Amino acid sequence: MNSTKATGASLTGFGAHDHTRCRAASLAAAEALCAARKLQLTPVRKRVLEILLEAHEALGAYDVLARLAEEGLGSKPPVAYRALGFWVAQGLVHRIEKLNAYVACAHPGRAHDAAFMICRDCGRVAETESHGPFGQSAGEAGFQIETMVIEAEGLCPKCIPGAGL
Amino acid sequence: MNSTKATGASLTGFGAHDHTRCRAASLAAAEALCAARKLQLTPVRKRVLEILLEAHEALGAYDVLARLAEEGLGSKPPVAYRALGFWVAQGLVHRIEKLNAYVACAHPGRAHDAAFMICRDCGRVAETESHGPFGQSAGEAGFQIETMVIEAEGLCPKCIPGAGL
DNA sequence: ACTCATGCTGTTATGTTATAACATATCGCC
DNA sequence: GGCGATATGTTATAACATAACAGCATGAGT
Ligand SMILES: [Zn+2]
Ligand SMILES: [Zn+2]
Ligand SMILES: [Zn+2]
Ligand SMILES: [Zn+2]
Repeated sequence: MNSTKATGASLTGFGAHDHTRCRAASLAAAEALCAARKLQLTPVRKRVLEILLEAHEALGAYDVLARLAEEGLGSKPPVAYRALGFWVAQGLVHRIEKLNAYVACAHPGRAHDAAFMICRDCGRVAETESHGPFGQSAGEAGFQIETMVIEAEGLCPKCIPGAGL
Repeated sequence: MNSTKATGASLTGFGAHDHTRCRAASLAAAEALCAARKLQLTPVRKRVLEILLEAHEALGAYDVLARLAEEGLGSKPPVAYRALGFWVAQGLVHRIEKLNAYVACAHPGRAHDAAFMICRDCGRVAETESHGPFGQSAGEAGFQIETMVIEAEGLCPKCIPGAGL
């Protein structure tokens, strides 16, 4: 179901923007982060992040793995899952639960809870910041939130019938 | 990973409550809803809803299937997935993306976007109402929301270290 | 009564996503 | 050179999900 298609899709909101610049920025953020936390920016890890940045859309673990394999960097699932897990733990990659897919963070550097808008038609994913969806209810219930999943599915501006196609 | 354990867990918030009554209420809501929409409340469908209500926690599709199989109501994955899909479509069961699991709705009858708090320690799941996590950002982006996934993972009151165990 | 459409269930087979467990490699350090 | 720590390579399997088709019941129309 997941295959290699769109590459020109935008992430931050659904508007167009400068891929090259945002890829470079993310990679720089990754290097800074690894240096600061004394983590190893290994070839596999670096390449996995690049793959997500190049794709600029959500990719399944096996999609990422296929690209690694093409380049001789690993061909077995754990290789991809480990690298993805590493970046998710560092906050530079987010997992989209609804798609079982992974996407490079659109706001690297800043700490944040991410929220996503997923177009069910074209599959593009936009990351925004969350607005604390639980209000007081979590506090009232005595629940201590650690991580959040916030995903909206619907139609992006380009895919709304009658929109400027 | 999903197995047959806790049965006494609460759903609406993390406090205790009357199972028997809430099960009966849900089942009644299901009957009313099927009648109103002219849908068939078949044995498999009814039993699947009952299984979720009895468990009173999130169950994986294969957990549900196992219970159906014990009772001779179907032993192949599609049987469970179809019935679960039916209830999800009707809004009486919610899918928890983070757990790949299904849970009976805690507020049957009312139309709502559900939000969940998932305890990473004991696995209990509490359903609350959402507080519109996207604020204006979706509108600003021109995104038309159809469905939402809102899930918080963390520690429930009973599992917070130093809580009244 | 017959036939047809519809909707649900049964079943086979397969596809997709994810992890456990263990082996090997690498590097800094003592 | 031995050792712990970290990362990768590999095997095998677990866990989750659906496509596709066959069969059966029900109910409407004729
Ligand atoms: Zn982000
Ligand atoms: Zn779209
Ligand atoms: Zn609900
Ligand atoms: Zn708990």
